[in-house]
Amino acid sequence: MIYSSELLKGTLKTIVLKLLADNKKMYGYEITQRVKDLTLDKIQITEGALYPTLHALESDGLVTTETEFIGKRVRKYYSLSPSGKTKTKEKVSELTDFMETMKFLLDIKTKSA
Amino acid sequence: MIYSSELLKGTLKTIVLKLLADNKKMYGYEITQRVKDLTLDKIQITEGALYPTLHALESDGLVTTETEFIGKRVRKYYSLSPSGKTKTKEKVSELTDFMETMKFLLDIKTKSA
DNA sequence: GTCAGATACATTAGATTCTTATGTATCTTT
DNA sequence: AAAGATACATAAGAATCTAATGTATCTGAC
Repeated sequence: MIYSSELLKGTLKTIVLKLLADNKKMYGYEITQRVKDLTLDKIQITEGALYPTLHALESDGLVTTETEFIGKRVRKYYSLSPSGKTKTKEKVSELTDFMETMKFLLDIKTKSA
Repeated sequence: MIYSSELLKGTLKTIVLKLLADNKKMYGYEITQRVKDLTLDKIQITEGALYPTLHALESDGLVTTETEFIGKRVRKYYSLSPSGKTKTKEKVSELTDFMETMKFLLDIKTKSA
């Protein structure tokens, strides 16, 4: 099953930040593949969604970049800045909390008055 | 804590469908208050988001409506249609599955190669 | 050696889905 | 009588994604 696309909305930034927190530095394409692998193809981050998100994180000062050449091809690595690390903790705990709330909502069976 | 608004995106339709599945029939304002109560004010559904969603569910044939008068004020009740009940199960299980996947992603600590 | 598919960056038009603001009207409580 | 709650609705704008497109390089199979 591939999730209907609207579910990803609002979680992409958090996913990217969390991956960077766990892996020190990653490049864009690597992020798409890592998420694809970790989720058994259930979540596919498209490049059209990812690159603008990475650029936004950069312009917000949450990540820093360094460019590396692999042969003639460029590879752009992203790392968390100090404020990015703080932000990551906030976003991850907010999303975790949100999911607990949602799980509660979706488990209710009775008509509470 | 009130969740940052983007988290709700993609989940509103599922929340509404699930509430209707549990409560047979509900009206719009009631839905906003129920969600507010059940989530201890963490999730606030705005009317600008809710009413268009309800109208979309109706035009997709997932819900039916009946109008009732409370004094001179109109109240519009929504109920799941048969296809709405099927859709609700799909959406709830999809969202549950998605949250499991997200929880897994957010729990990873190691650099898996 | 060439061709397909993978790697790797990026942008853009359009769709979707929300927020914020606004509008109308009635009911309730102080 | 006024404020706040109840109850519907729409619309402009923001945010965030998809799908399409573009460029270029590398790798493996044939």
